[in-house]
Amino acid sequence: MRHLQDYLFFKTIAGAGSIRKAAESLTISSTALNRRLISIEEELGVELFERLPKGVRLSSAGEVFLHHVRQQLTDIERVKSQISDLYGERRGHINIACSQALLPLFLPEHIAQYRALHPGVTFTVHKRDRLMAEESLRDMSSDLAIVFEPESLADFQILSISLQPAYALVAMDHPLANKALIKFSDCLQYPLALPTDDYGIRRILNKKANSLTLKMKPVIESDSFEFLRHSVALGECITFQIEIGLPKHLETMNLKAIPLDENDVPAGIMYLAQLKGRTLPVAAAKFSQQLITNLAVK
Amino acid sequence: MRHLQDYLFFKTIAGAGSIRKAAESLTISSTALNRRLISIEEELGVELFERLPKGVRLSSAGEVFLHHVRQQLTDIERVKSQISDLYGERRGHINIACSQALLPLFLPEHIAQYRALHPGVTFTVHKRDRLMAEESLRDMSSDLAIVFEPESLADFQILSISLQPAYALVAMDHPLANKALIKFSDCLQYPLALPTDDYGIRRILNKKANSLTLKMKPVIESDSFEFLRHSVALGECITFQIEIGLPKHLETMNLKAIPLDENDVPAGIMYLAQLKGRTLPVAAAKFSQQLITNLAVK
DNA sequence: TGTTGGTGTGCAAATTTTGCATCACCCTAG
DNA sequence: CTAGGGTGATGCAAAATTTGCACACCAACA
Repeated sequence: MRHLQDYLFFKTIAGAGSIRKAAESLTISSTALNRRLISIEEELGVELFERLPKGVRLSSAGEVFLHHVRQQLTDIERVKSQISDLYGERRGHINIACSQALLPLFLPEHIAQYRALHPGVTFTVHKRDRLMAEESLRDMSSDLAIVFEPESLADFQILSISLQPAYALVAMDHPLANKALIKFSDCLQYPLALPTDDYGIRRILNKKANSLTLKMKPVIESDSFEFLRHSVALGECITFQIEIGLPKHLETMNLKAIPLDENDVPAGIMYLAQLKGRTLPVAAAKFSQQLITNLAVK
Repeated sequence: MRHLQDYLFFKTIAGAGSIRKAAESLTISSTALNRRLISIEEELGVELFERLPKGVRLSSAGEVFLHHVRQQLTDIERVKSQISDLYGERRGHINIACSQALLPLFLPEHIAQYRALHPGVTFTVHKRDRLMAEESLRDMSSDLAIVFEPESLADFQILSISLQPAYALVAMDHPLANKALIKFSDCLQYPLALPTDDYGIRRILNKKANSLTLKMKPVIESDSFEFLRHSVALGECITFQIEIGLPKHLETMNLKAIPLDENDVPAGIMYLAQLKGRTLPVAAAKFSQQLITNLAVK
């Protein structure tokens, strides 16, 4: 089907910002690519790109068309997966954008569970922060997003939500290690190892600190929870994580997780969402079903 | 639509039920068409049609694909209209499915009003009964449906509703002609000229008659309101119509319209609707806006 | 002012699409 | 049982389209 190739070509040009570069990555000559672009433009009766000395840039018409193209390219995949679903085999590919907290335990487990039933389905998982997750749904590079405390819900169609209480993470021999429940203020006398502002858990802590008219001065700050955990395990620092993001076998890592009093620091909300108005491929729809039921029983 | 030719070809084959017939109406040789079909099937890895001795029939995979194709073919039109809208010109084509009652006055007026503002927009209006209107939204042959008392609302996304009281239509010299308001029972002593069961107004009257455990025996029955009106004008028959369907200049046709008491025969509901979940072309969206505001002030 | 990195175009070669003739098949009518 | 009129599939040569090279052209920049 010729037009799908045209769509792919167009999308590549838009991404590369130059016909020649796009041609190279498509292993086609730039002149052939150029002419196909022109023929698309002729058909639409509009210039899709502004021709600049340094390349091409999408015109406003091009942006409208790009949106259509992205939708088509994902739609045809959905149709294929619907068709193969008719014949019993569940095939397909699922793209997921998610917060860091899902990576260590939650997603690997659920993907393994799903793949046990449907080995024909493959996955791509992207870590996307609270802002980019929505964007990746919008440009169709992801089918599902699982985000803790997202920046906005504008283009989300929410499939499920889950409350996520915050935990403090300390070394096993830390003075707080034996408590069953702690308050945020208990932690302030110890050095803090905090995730950066990109993370939802940090936002929640910031909010709490603000309400106490107090500014947190972390001794360590990082966008890697792995790094934070190791730092905590070796010293008297405290870090924080949401429930779903706690790794297994904390003891062997010399760590202890202590829940924060929910009356003190309220639980955050984790959303499972898709793009508003879109029909998901069969595989993605079924997988989201599995997630929803598993999140519900919790 | 040079680039979506494959889709058009496929759709035509599906409609014709035979490759050769489709080829003829596409003015292409059957063998070329056959091969293009095969190449689509190869690309999808599925047989889209069952080959029968007397032609071809859609397989279940083919039906899924057909739905996709129809959506594509209308989607690309929407994209084109969005693009030309960017450049100020409002172009495009609007397909409307509507009940008979809209044809004499309502739609012509509103289309004229819209075209005065946007001469680049063209219209196709199909009379569709209460069942077919929904179907024509579903298969994308219509963008908007305006239906009085539809059979079902399953795939409708309702944009606006309007209450439509029933009127009795009689000759100017009819005994009832001078009344300002009448009851259904007043009409029963006169011969009735009724529309067929396909029409919503007939359903409403049937319901009323049922509640009186009475069976109407029309002396004239027709699916043409024009015919019914002329029959009424010439004799002592009575027919019925909803408010919006009353033609102008009743007097010159020797007719008088008398409202039925709404406590006796309740008003029916007219719906303006689009297909659930679909994004309308710009022109259709704007036109529906106009209808909505005009229906609201009424 | 020359160089660099980009798009657009003429033309011949390569590739793809097309249509004719023909096959194999199935159903129905005689 | 055969003949005839449908159907889709296929081999092959002609037609049409797409491709890539060479080169023109243009704007920015050193």
